[in-house]
Amino acid sequence: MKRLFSKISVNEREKLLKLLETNILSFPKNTAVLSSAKDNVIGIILEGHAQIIRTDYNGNRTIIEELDEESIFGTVISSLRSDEYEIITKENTKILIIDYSSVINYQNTNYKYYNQFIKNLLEITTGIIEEKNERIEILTKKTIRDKLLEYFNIYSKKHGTRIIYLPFSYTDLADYIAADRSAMSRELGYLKEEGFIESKGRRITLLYR
Amino acid sequence: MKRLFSKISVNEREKLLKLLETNILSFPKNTAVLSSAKDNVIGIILEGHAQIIRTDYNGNRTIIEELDEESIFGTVISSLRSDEYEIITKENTKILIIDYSSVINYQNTNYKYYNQFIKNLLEITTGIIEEKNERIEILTKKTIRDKLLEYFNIYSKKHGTRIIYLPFSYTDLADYIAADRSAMSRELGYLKEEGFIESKGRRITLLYR
DNA sequence: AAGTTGTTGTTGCAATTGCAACTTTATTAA
DNA sequence: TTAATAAAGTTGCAATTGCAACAACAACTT
Repeated sequence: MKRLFSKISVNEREKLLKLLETNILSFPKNTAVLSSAKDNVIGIILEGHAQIIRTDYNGNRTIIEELDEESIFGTVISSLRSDEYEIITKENTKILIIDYSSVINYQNTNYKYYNQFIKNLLEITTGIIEEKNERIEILTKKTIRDKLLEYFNIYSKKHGTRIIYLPFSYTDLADYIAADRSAMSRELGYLKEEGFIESKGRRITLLYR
Repeated sequence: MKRLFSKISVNEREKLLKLLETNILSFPKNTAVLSSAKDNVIGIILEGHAQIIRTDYNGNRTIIEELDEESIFGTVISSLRSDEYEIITKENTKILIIDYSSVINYQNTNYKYYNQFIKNLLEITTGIIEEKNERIEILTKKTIRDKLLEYFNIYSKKHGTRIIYLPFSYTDLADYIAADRSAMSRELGYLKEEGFIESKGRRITLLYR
């Protein structure tokens, strides 16, 4: 992930943050963050560790994302719909909040670091679009099998290998492709039976084509 | 949709395009554009009209997007996977192609219009992320009914009304939510039967809650 | 006006999937 | 090491969905 402050010195960064509407907030362990910040913001973890958690109407909680130091999150990026998503600190955590509209409305383009910052943001957003496109490509497949194969193909193309190391649990994979976990598990079984894949733990080997 | 050249004069725009790797290409009616441009590009329709067309493995062709004057498209934005997607002109069409890496790698941040251009791009990309998030929200629902209701809710919230005018055909809506058209049609029937919605042509009225 | 093409509605049927419930295996914490 | 918790595998069953095929209707073309 491209960094928000790439090519910006610590010194310039200080100045930059003074130009924008920002807040540095500290939260103790296991606290909900941003619960009331409904407006467009960019958040960056400065110190500590947090998680984006989704609670569905059944009360099931899933970890959507791990936020470590320098991780970026916020409404600009993921439309954290206030009612279902929460950001919970897992330790004492210091967070920098930047108001997005103050970023976009700031008009003086003379500061090099401000321009660089916008550029960094642009790189981050195009990267995110790419990720979202991939997920949409998968989600629009009509069967679990096709979703899985699309996931494998994207991974394989990206990493240039036919051995896949799942970056998360099967439970999370099921969430990612929007399928029932047990149904996905069954489908993975069929794929193995039919010789399309082999797997051991989170390592999956593609055998087809 | 925010414009790529907002707050940039025609004059500055000329200068800007000289800084970047750009091409202005003219295509006759019914021609495939960009078929070989696999690299990251931003395309803008200067004059004319084109469509993004997807052809699936069964040979079914769907219109993914209409591109009118000032429409923006390109790999940066939609990962047009080379084999399935084509851009076809519907009349004589003039297109501006900008190499994305030349945009991002250009280092001199003294030109106001260059900085403004980056800012415009940023606004466009954050808007696109929002759209993609909406679609993902819909696609991750497990039943057609839930997908439809999510679509309605997003539309309703965005437009502040409980009357929906579908911006495209039911066939396209089925594509958008990744459901079989006939199954969607059936589900819409049930929703009417059960009094959740009313509809006439492409006008749908929400009656619930 | 007749033909062509595209959209929408409908339905039977088979395949896929979600759900629930339970077991087994990993992983983490005490 | 054991207990506790989370992840993964399994299976029967019912509900949902995709598919195919066709009819009705609308829009466009010549």
